[in-house]
Amino acid sequence: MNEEQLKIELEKRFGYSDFKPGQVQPILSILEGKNTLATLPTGTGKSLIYQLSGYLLEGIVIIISPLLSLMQDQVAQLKYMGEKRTAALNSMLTAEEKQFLLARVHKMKFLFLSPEMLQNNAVMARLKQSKIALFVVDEAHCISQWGLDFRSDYLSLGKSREALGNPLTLAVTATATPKVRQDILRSLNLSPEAVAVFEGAVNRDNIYYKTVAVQPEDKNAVLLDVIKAYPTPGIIYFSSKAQADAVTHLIKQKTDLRAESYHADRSNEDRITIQHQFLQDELDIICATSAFGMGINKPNIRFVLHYHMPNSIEEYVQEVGRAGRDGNPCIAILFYAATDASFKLRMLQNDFPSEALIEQTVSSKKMAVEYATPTEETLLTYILQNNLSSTEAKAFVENRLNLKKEMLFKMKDYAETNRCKREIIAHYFGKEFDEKPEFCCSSCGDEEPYMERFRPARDAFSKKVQDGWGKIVSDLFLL
DNA sequence: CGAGCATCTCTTAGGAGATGCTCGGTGCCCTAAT
Repeated sequence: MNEEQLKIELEKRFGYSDFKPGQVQPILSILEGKNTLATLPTGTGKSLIYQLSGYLLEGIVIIISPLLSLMQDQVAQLKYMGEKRTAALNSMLTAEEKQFLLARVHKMKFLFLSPEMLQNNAVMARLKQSKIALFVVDEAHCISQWGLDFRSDYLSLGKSREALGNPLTLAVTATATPKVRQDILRSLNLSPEAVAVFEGAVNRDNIYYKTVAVQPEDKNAVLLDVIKAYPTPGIIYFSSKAQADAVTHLIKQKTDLRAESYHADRSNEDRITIQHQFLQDELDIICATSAFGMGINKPNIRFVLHYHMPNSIEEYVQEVGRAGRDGNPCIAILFYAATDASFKLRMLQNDFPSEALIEQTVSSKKMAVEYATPTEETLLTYILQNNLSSTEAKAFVENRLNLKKEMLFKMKDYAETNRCKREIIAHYFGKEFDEKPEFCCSSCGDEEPYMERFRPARDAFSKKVQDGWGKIVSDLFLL
């Protein structure tokens, strides 16, 4: 199959006349039977890659997805397009529903599962009987980001894949450093030579990167100035749920902006409502923890502000990348206080098991559960499962901690540097950096001229809020 | 790699100084017994 024929299929199945950049090559690669890793910016239609390929291959497409809400969205989207042979197999189903679904797996075309579900014997037994066209790992960076200290079942994907007879595999994610790509391939038991890798661009020309040094006690005041000056909608990221709530309250008190907080303590209903309102432009600002954002595709986000710095540059880039999907100017603002970095470093070290605990665990061959942090628990479980010796275990933990520290230090460097922010990001992702946009970052030049470009967007948005003209007005002004 | 607050200690009644505690975020999965 060549590109022209693919276009015909695209038109036929989805009604699109052409592909978005970066979609064709991974599809062709899959259809040639090659395991494929594709890193594409979000919003470029990653799901179309497995959907179209899936239709052109015989058998069922299994999609490993990190979040229940993402599965729901994807199933809804497929059903909306008229595809009935799709379902999500997860804990939202009753036991009976699960059995019913499992019994007719062979009639499915697209089946969504969490990595945890693959640990279920009944599920695996059923999948083994099915002809698997394609094994897809969506948001594959979760393997690297969560596998070792949060959701360890992400590390077992390779074993599950093997148990399923090493089906043709596609891993997709928005951002992956060389290290993350390596983690993904290793976890999936894919040797680098046997995988076709496609990388999209990391650089986002329409984002202006800005860092502001702010003492913790001044953050709120500076924040209020910032959100009054910049056009909305925007996201403010926090590393504390309580602070996200507190600042939401402050914004409501001190401004006319419509704000809500979003984090794991909010009920499912609230989270759905808030996300929906934000997508519909019924909220100006979301104050969120890292719980917010995966799978969100809102084109007109004008700023992403970090009240605390994240743990790594990849997290930062992922969160900041949610701004300006429409291609219009937007800004990423990072509040930085040296104490934020030291605090995060200390927490990181606290999370990891001590040498004594490692030795105790290895020699007793069982977990000392009472005092374990989630990270300790995950790491120690891994050590026990893989039967590491005390020396190996200590080296393993130290290595992992050092990696995390290093990521944090690089984030700190990014925050503190006077060098070009864009360049640092590019290099971090292993990219050459060639062309600087006119308005680059706070190290390269003043934002004031860039702000001029914001003004139409801001005026359009406030107009829209005032007289409820909706999209027409804002679209006109954004052109 | 700090900072703010609460409690403790000493020694004798109001307070100084020391010590301890606390400060973080991501999500799957239905295991049990009335």
